[in-house]
Amino acid sequence: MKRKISLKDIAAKVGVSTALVSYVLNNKKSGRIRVEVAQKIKEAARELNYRPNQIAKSLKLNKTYTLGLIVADISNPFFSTLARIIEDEADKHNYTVIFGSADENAAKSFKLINTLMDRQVDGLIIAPAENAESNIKYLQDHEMPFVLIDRNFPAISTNWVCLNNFKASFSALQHLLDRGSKKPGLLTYKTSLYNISERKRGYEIALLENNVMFQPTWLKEVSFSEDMRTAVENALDEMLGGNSPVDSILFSSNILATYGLKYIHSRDIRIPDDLALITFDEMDASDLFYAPLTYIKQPIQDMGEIATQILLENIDAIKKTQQVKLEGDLIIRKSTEMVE
Amino acid sequence: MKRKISLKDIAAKVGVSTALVSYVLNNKKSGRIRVEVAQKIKEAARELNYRPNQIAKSLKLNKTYTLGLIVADISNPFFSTLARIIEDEADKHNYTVIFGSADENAAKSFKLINTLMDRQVDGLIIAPAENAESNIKYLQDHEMPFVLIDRNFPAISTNWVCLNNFKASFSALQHLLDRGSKKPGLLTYKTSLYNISERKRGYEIALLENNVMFQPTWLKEVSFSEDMRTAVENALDEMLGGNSPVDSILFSSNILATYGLKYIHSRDIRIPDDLALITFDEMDASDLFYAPLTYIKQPIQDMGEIATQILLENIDAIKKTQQVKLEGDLIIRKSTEMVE
DNA sequence: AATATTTGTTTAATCGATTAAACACCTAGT
DNA sequence: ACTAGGTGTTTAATCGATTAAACAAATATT
Repeated sequence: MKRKISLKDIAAKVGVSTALVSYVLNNKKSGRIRVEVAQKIKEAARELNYRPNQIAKSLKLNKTYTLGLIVADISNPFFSTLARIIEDEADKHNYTVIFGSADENAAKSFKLINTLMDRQVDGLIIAPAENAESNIKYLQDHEMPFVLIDRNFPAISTNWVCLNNFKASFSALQHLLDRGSKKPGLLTYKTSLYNISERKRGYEIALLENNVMFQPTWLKEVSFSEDMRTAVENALDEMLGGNSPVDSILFSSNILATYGLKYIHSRDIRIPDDLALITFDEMDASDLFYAPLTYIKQPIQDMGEIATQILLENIDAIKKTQQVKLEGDLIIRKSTEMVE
Repeated sequence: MKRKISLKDIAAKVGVSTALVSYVLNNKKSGRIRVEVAQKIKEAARELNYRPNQIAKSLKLNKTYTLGLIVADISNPFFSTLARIIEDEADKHNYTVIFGSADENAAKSFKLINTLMDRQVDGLIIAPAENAESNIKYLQDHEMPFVLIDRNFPAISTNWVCLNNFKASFSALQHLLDRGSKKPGLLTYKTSLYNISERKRGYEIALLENNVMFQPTWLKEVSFSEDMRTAVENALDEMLGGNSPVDSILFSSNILATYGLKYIHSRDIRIPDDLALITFDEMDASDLFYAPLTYIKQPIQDMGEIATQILLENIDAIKKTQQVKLEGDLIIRKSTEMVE
């Protein structure tokens, strides 16, 4: 790589010290610099096509204008959409984004946190993995500004921006029951992640409040580690088989829904006649499925923007922690149009 | 943010110079350092939980172990999948990735290139926008290592890793014709991007070689700037209307396919009976559409890995340019099972 | 015993910026 | 004429690392 133009080069060309060049190009000491010298310096900078070395600047100023983004998997549409929103919001404030995928793994997440902190990111936006409480503690110990997104830990006081998962899930269930489902199922993750457990709680409370006797086979949890596709298929087999098969399913994530829908499709189960469906998150497939899917729309734009804004506020000054719970929106479509 | 532990702190604690600490922690001068001192230094580093400041290291060594990734839109599944693959490959070599979305806009791309270069990235992986030749020139002038991905400029000699777009498109058309399509259409972008024009050429040559008289209404091009959804809908209306409506369509990208499919779905056109379909790129929807879609599978894993490897090779040493054309794979499914 | 070599460590320059403090030189006030 | 203040610029320290070169002390060589 070619050596880049530095302050020194400009200084040499004009015949002044680097200090003066720095002052001029940063508009400091504006009153005190001879106009013609300032002119010359600016001209030289333009001619040489000077671009400040941000690494040097970062070192001196102890500020990198870089945000770290840690999600489960950047190739998951939910997270890549979020990444795009965060990128745009960060760019508005002249920040760039470094990202990493932690694969729902707290150890990998910790490694990423360290990698990003070693690079002196000014702050972090994190969709934390299960059991990542110690990571959070670590960040707090180091007074590193950060915001949790999508998931939070209720026992730890941090900044976070999350969906009202309980309510979203509750509303979805209420809708299913209102539409005549007698045996609604929930396919979700086996995890202690709070957002996911809130989705489960929404399901359970909705059944309770509607006096529906819950059957264990209606609720299936698949874990992150195993072969997800097979796990989903087995779970669905159990939900749909036995002596009390479900007549509707709420999928707890876009990933689960994708695997689930493919399997349901292959098994020739009719939607919504044999089975009503609701998914968390919109997917391209939501529109393309023969029965357009009822889904819980997450306010992902707000989520990304607010998280970034909170983070930037916390970078600029110490703020009291902010916790934002956003409401989802149930978009009702064909997959829950049951005929009794 | 808390002040971080530096070499100085360790040096002070052990009572030696920072130079010695650096030598020990980097295993330099291994023969010459007293074992017990080395021991003490390592211990102190561990106790203090020392983590080297990568910014300082980068400045000194003129190397950041950072790659820049510029794509059209990180929220596009094609690019986010690519991003994930590149992330993993980069991580294997201890690099991290900064990304930016250029929205198919050469000016924005140029701005991003500069932002990333100011941050001293060691190299760039770029899916270039239309008319970005000057950007490429700029990179070459600055001897910045880079690899183009997904798209390239035939007139410029650069590293690139791309699909054999011509062949992929040609094969898709051949398949449609073999299956009895008499009036195959192509929905593509209005752009000079080489990869896209190659897809068009594949279409045209396939028709030619099969002695099919081409009708102008069969080929529609929508531009990036306008409202894509409406543009696609209008294009499809024209392709499917008039006095020579198409009986099959090849979609030139996942984005076009997504809009297109939604519209086709809404218009109740039966696939494959009324219309056969092939898409570039697999989508979740490919499986979930009532007629699973025949699609051109891009070797995206290879694409990401190879691009990253070429880039890393070029960062480590000056290499001669490498140009890799990968073959697509036509995955044949229900959407092209026409009955005559 | 005098010199050469090895061993173990420190000094100091450097990367490319920023910025407080120092320093000449000029002008104005008394 | 002498001092105080203002103007315009440079000097030098600093951020946190790396590393060539210097150096002192111990050991080996003749």
